[in-house]
Amino acid sequence: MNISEILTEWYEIHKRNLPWRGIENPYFIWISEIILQQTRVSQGWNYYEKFISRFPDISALANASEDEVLLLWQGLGYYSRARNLHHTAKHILKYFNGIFPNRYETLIKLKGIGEYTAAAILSFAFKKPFPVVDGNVNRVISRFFGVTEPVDLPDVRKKIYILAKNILNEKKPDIHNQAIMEFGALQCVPQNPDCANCPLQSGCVAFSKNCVEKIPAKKPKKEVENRYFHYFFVKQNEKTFIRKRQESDIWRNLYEFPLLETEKNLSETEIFDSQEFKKLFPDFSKFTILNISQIIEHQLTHQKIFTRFYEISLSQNFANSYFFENFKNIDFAEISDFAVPKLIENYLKN
DNA sequence: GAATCGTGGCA
DNA sequence: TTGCCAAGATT
Repeated sequence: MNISEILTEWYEIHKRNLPWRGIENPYFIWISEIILQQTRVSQGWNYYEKFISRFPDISALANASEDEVLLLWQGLGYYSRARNLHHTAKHILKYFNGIFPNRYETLIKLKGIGEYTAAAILSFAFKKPFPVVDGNVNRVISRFFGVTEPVDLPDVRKKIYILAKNILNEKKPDIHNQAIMEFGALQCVPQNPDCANCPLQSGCVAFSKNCVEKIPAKKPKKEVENRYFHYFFVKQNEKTFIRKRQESDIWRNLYEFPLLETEKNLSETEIFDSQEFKKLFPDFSKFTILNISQIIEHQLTHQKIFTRFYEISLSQNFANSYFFENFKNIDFAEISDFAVPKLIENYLKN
């Protein structure tokens, strides 16, 4: 048996039963692939169910507002995926009459669809012979063929793509692709793989050279940057204030409370004394501190955010024009209608 | 082409 | 506690 046959045989025995498994509708395939980018199955599962339930077809998604799409995406992370998903749904409806493209050259131009996702849609939905190379495939191939260079280097990626293409079963690209990905996810796992019971053991270069744990190699990682946030949960009557993040930064197009960001981790006193604070709240007499939280640490891939939440109450006659021009004034109960970062969602729970 | 974009689970 | 990294794409 060749490697594809071994993987397929293994797959038929060990495959998980997943909501998108066996689906051929390219729209559903697309939704599942975007949700699962850099995301574990267990984390994406419920989001997939929510999405296809609320947006059963491409026009339902295209006709929704971006805010609603982001709200459904809230908590899943990498929010550009949701923005691109929505943008591309509108594009397909407008320019392709709602018909999902089935050519690589067309798919690859759509926002949010890269080489992997295009190949996944083409093979799963249209049975076309394109090899998928995701993190799982990367690991299986680099170990089996003994690729010791860092797999995140462009030249090494090309090399692995060619290897993936060479072993592809062109007659059953859908089964082959799902088999090799599932194999990476369940058998050829990153840490402590069970090589003693692996059907690819005899041909695996990494196993024969006893370097399975060293492959796939990765480039050294950049140090994470520390950031210091000070959020103001402002209460005035039964209302509060939020704004939409529109900068090219984390959490783009999500909502948040009035925010001061500082270079260092300033104390409460230092915040209250700062010019930036006085710009937000010029009249301290109309201002009551209800609660100040501990410093909450929120870890992102390249950043660690240290945040303190200030719960404050404004008297009725506080009417700073700056505030009302820059923030949306909403009822407390309305907060759940807006997509917010997990950091704020967690705070609001308590 | 390197840097950037979230969150959660696990060892 | 910390690091790893997961059905990657964009700029």
